[in-house]
Amino acid sequence: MSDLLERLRGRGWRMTSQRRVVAEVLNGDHVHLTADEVHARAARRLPEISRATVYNTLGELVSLGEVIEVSTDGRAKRYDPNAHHPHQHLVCSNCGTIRDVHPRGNPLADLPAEERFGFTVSEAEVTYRGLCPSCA
Amino acid sequence: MSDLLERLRGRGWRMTSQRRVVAEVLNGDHVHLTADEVHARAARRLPEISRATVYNTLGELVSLGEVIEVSTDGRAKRYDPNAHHPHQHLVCSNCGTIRDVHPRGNPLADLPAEERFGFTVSEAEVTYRGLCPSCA
DNA sequence: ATCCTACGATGGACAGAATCCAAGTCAAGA
DNA sequence: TCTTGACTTGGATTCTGTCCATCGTAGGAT
Ligand SMILES: [Mn+2]
Ligand SMILES: [Mn+2]
Ligand SMILES: [Zn+2]
Ligand SMILES: [Zn+2]
Repeated sequence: MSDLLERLRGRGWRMTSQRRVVAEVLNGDHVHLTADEVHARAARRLPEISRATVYNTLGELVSLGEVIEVSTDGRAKRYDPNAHHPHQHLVCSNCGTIRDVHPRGNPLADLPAEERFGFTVSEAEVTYRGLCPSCA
Repeated sequence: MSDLLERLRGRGWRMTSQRRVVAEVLNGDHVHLTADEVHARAARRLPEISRATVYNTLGELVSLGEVIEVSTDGRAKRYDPNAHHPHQHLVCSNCGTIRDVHPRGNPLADLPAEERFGFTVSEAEVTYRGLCPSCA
């Protein structure tokens, strides 16, 4: 995720150890951490980092379009660094595991004009639910 | 929604004025109220009803499959009495208005087997977002 | 290398949503 | 009418997230 750090620098971000650590924590595939999980992992490398800073940094990353906010349950939002490849989510109803999935076709196309009620529809977010192999 | 009251009686529910009022508030089309909104409306008819009872009753209705929990934003969950006709939701990104919509086809069918990672997928929840006519 | 300062970090207070709990109440069967 | 366990209540508690005054520092200016 050093591309991310480069891009952020290019956007005029002041590079601090806190921001660097948050960006490092959000690295990998199928990463969907809550703010508190990000904070816990960041604190392993930088013990004094505050929750407020983690929330601030995550909020900025979302504004910049580098991270996506995902709320699959009614609980804490999750932060998803896979922001540049559109995808949907498959969630285990039992243990909460989340996987990125790529349904076929464009979900938007399935909503007929007469079901749009005059809205300008721009996005469709799909959450598939079921039991993961370990929970089945 | 007196069918609902009948069904609940049939399920062995003790019928209290609080439960009756909550069920009455959840009556109509495109109803997607938060627990606090339900409480406020219930309290107009039954001033001393408590928030705890509203939460309890809504939780029971959800367990019984009579009401669906919807969380379209990261805020309060909304409670949807339209539980017996499968549908999806169209949400205004600006004002939050919610409409029931019926996309064509079965959303589940768009997820190929090789994108299911061994999950037993049972449900697909779609949230369409855009601007409503008043906000556009 | 040092100085400046605006931007960022901090922790604690605060707010919103939801759950928990001990004590009191009452629906409905006996 | 009596009895009892299910239901209700208000307040405390938890969880998630935001706000704010103050302090610290990244990085440009000198
Ligand atoms: Mn994802
Ligand atoms: Mn609905
Ligand atoms: Zn699972
Ligand atoms: Zn609107």
